[in-house]
Amino acid sequence: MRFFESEPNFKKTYLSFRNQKCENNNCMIKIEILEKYGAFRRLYKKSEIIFEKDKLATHYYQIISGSVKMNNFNDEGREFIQGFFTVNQCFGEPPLFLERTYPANAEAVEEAELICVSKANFLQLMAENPEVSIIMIENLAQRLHYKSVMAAEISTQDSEHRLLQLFDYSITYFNFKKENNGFHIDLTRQQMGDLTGLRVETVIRTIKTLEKKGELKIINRKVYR
Amino acid sequence: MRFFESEPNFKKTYLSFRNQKCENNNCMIKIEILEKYGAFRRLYKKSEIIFEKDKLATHYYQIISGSVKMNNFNDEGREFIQGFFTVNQCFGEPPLFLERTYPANAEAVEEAELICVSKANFLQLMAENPEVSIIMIENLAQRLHYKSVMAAEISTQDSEHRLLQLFDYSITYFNFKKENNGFHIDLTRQQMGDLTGLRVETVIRTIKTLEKKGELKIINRKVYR
DNA sequence: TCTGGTTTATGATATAGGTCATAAATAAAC
DNA sequence: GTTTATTTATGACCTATATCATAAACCAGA
Repeated sequence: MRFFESEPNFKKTYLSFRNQKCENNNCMIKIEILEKYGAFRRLYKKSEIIFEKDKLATHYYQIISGSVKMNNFNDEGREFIQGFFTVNQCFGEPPLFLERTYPANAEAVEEAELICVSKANFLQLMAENPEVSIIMIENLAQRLHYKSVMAAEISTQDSEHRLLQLFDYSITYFNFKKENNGFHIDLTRQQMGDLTGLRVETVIRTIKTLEKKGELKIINRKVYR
Repeated sequence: MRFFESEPNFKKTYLSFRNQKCENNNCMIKIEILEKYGAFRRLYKKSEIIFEKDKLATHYYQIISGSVKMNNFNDEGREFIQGFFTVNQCFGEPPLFLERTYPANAEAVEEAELICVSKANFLQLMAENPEVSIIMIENLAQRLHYKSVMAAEISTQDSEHRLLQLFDYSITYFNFKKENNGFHIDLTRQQMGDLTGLRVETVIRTIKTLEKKGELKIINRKVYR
């Protein structure tokens, strides 16, 4: 699994990521606050399931270390990745607020430590800490924005657009590093496909076309934009 | 334009809709509060643009009467409908919280009266009225949930699934009325296509197949599920 | 009741992306 | 260093949906 963990100076990269995110007011909830409301930590192994689609939401989850993806599988077993989440981000809250079931599964991409708060405690936390609401609103707004942008692209049926949109959004959202050749899109071809609803082969062929058109660079199999 | 306005006892339907929504804690902001923060009303004609994609967000918008859709157009002029919004709902807030531009346009589906609050005033309102935050969170969570469900479907490339998912989600989200033959999906074939990223012809053919399979009924051109 | 516009409908054909098979290059595990 | 698994890659072929053309049914307004 690539994504973040293979990054050599991951910690350093991450810190600048957090700072940028904080400037954008997109932080998670402070650990100290969570601990006041009975938070507990749990370690998930790589590929371990955190929660499953169609189950009721029981906890609030925030990432201490590692990374997580939310995904769906259709009848033929084909995966669709709703999104990746990494250190300090939270995921899976909407059903907590809606008394609804999860629209997707959550799975550890690599070993991940999560801090969890029970639903009841979490709702109490929200009620008693108005400043947390603002953080939550910005967080949800951010994710809704991503979904809106991608929904319009995915619907178009045009593989080039889908991928370029994913890349451009990923650059800011996942904070990929700027290198000499441009931003390094640190996703496997398979992940690109699962995020856009395209097959691996189509991704491979499309990014080659995009390279010919000068929209991106492929150096040593790595994609730069 | 069909959607809501053609409904004979629209007002009555709407009221039950509101009540249900309120039980689900999915209300908008009270008019009285908005008026404390310099809200003004404005009438939009049918098809009039409320805001445009890629523009900065300047106001909070909430619907007094009528209905609104958010949409995108791709390079070939093909429309994708992000969603419909109707009385008492708000739309277009995410960019207000993110200092970001709109991911889509907003357009009046039918004549609509909106109540608007400037961005600065709105942020002040949010800061001074913590109870409004909860409403906003539930509202955003709801929309994020819809997008997650539809994203997974749209990505599958399977027209039958896409449409059934839209119908089932619409039944609860738009609160379509239950009649003798089932829930009446009060959308035109074109709207179904624009919401799922399919072409009209494909929608027409697919729902006929679904009828044969017993997944829905088509009576007098109307779709029931 | 006529008229123009929208919505629904159907057939013929094209094509983008999927599917399947196969393999080289690379990375991970032992 | 060797083995195994993953990732990238390419070709041949297929299929679902788009596209284009055409028209009937319906509705709204004059």
